[in-house]
Amino acid sequence: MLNRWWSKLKKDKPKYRQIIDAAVIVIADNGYHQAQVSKIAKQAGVADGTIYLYFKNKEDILISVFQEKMSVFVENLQKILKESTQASEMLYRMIEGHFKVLSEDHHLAIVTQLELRQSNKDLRLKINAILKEYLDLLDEILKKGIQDGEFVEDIDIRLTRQVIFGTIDEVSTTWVMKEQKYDLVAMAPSVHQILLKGIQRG
Amino acid sequence: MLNRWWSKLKKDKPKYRQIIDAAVIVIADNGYHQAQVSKIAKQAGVADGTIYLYFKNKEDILISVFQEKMSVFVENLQKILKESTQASEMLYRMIEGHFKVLSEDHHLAIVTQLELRQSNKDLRLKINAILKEYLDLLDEILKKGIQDGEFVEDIDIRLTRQVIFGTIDEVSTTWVMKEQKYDLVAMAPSVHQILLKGIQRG
Amino acid sequence: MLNRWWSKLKKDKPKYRQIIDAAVIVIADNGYHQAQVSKIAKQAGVADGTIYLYFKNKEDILISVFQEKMSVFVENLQKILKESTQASEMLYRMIEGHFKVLSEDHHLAIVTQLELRQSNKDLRLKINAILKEYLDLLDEILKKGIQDGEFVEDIDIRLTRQVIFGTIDEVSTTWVMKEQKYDLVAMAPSVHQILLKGIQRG
Amino acid sequence: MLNRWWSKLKKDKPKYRQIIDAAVIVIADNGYHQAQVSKIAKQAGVADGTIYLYFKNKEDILISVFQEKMSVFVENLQKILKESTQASEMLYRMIEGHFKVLSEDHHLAIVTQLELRQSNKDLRLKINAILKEYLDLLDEILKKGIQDGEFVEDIDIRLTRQVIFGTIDEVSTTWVMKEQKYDLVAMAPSVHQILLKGIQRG
DNA sequence: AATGAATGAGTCTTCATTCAT
DNA sequence: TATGAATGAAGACTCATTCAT
Repeated sequence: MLNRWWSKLKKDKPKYRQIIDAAVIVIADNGYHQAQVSKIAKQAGVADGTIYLYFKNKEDILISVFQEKMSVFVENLQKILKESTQASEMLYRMIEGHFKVLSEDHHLAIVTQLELRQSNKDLRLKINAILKEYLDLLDEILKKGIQDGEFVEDIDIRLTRQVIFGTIDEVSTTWVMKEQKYDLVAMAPSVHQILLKGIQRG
Repeated sequence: MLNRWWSKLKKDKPKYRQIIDAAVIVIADNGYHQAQVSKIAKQAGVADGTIYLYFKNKEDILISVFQEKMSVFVENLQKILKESTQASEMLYRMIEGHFKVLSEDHHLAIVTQLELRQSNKDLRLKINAILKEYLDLLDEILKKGIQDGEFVEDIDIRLTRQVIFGTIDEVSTTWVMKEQKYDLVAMAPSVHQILLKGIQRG
Repeated sequence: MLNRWWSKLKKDKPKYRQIIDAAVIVIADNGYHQAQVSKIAKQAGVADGTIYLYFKNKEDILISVFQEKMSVFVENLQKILKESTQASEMLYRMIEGHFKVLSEDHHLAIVTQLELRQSNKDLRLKINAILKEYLDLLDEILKKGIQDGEFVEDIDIRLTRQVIFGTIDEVSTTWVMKEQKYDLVAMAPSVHQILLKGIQRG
Repeated sequence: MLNRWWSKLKKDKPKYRQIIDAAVIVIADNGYHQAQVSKIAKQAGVADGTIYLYFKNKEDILISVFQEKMSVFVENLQKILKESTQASEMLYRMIEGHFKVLSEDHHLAIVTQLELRQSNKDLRLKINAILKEYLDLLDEILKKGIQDGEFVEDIDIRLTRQVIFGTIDEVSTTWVMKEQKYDLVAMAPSVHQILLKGIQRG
């Protein structure tokens, strides 16, 4: 029986999410290096020791934060792939969706664009592994575009993926560093236009 | 008298550069968080205390590292602007030049693309300020392209700059994380082509 | 009514012994400092909290372990005193019996000779109090030996007891530290001979 | 040049001994498990961090304490072996010397007989390695006694060593646990007599 | 200018014990 | 009785910076 209305998985217990959410807020407010476990515990309303009933160590909290939040981007993109028919439209909705998620959660934006990058190489490698799922979906869009004749045939998928992701990431980071003072989502059409022109046929 | 054959500027004393170079090596070899002041001093062949005769504190070393090394990119780009006549050519040579500098100094590549990003927000803000000079030159290329009719008129310069820099940065970082196993400079034409198509006229 | 076929004494309930036995195994396998209450509970097949229904605290478990296991040595020695007629024979059988008990229960040997000694001064004082019963029986052997003219009159009983117990203990500990690789019981005759010569008449 | 009037060895710097001596006092007064590094530093009159300029970690302090103090016993015994001609006399002076050292330094007595035994198995193994030097000298006494015809030929040296050391150790520990209320050195003749009778000829 | 010994603030993690169910 | 999730106190160690020489 795989689907039960109750669960013993740590991830499904309320305190798991409570701690994840607290971590996002504490990191966003205090910065990565000032996000002590005790601060996260306090924000989550639990004792320090309770953290360790749900996470192996501090790094595990941070990876889980990224994992949980990244899944929002991934699920978003999966939905887009199902609902759209054209690769160019998928690309547009991916950019727009990405910007929307960040715009709607300022704490999350700070954490993913600025703070989590201060982690050490080990953690960043793990984060990259999580990111891969998202990039794989982007690859699918590109493949479909080529197959359907929307995009030029001779583009290097790996490189194009880097151009698109690099652009989205840089635009997002700049927006966060400018303290989110302008409308990020409003930039989606322009970003899409530049990127699309770079790869589309004719 | 701006040019004197001797100087009392700290920057011109041999130990200043000795320490900067030591810092790059130590950070590349050990990672940002394992680059202790004492390690840098040892690598530079000076006493720990001597560091503080040339730098205010550890952050000051790191900013100076970025400043000194970034100037290579800036000078490179300034030369390109002088030697080229067409914006699209300038863009190509900027990309190629950027990749070349990183390819020729593996230590520098690791430090700028991976390790220095682990610094805290304050340091990153200062790094961004230094970066501005480079981005300003990129803006000049874009303005010239529009003026000369090479690039479409309605592009948002700030946004386009982010697309271009984001792409260069992402491609560079991916190359470093793949342990520099392939030829980065060889990717310049493809990167240029995609970016150019996104902004050029007709 | 001292003997009832049922009992409300904690010591007589099955879980009491279950926990004691679990503690010996956990301490022997993991070492004193790695013998957490939760590990003992798991080994005993009860919940952590249940431990505290049978023992006041962790120290109480450890004292009880020693008490329960020490009683084997004491009962053994009491039997010997009843069955033997000569003090020198009693001494021999005491040494042999002591070695036998340790040889037959490797877990117990590790716990009493190595692990329990890592306890703090308070616990060791309590352990010494328990040990007293055993040492009192040894005193009786010595007194009888003097009375019967087997042992020299002018020996200091307290000191002699320390010599005998110190020897048995050191030989046992060395054997455990050498990972019980040789036959401890086989050493009884030699140990007895040396000790006996030190105190016997003529 | 092996002998210089000055030295760069850590062991010869005044703070090394300062910390060792502080550790003995703190452990004796507070017990092994309450001997925090910060307490030792305070007692030694140095900063916490200074400890780590002279010792690798806390365990290293404790091993060094034992090493430095054990050397008193060893040097003592080496002197005895040189000055004495008869094995039985050597044995007497060894026992007496051992008791004297403990009697003259109450802190040391508590630390070696009680507190240091609470260390974990790893540390105890290292302590045993240090102890070996002392036991090797004891072996030499026994060998000489057999060779000279003072001791019976058929004794097992390893076992006899355990009897002698076990006795000295137990007598010392009992004295410490009785809070050193009686004269330990005064017990040397009786201890010597019992042990000697156990191994001497005729 | 140069040295390098000394400083001391700051934090993650474990685990015995409790108590609501 | 029995459970086990939650608690929270406590401590070794690092490293940027100073300052007497």
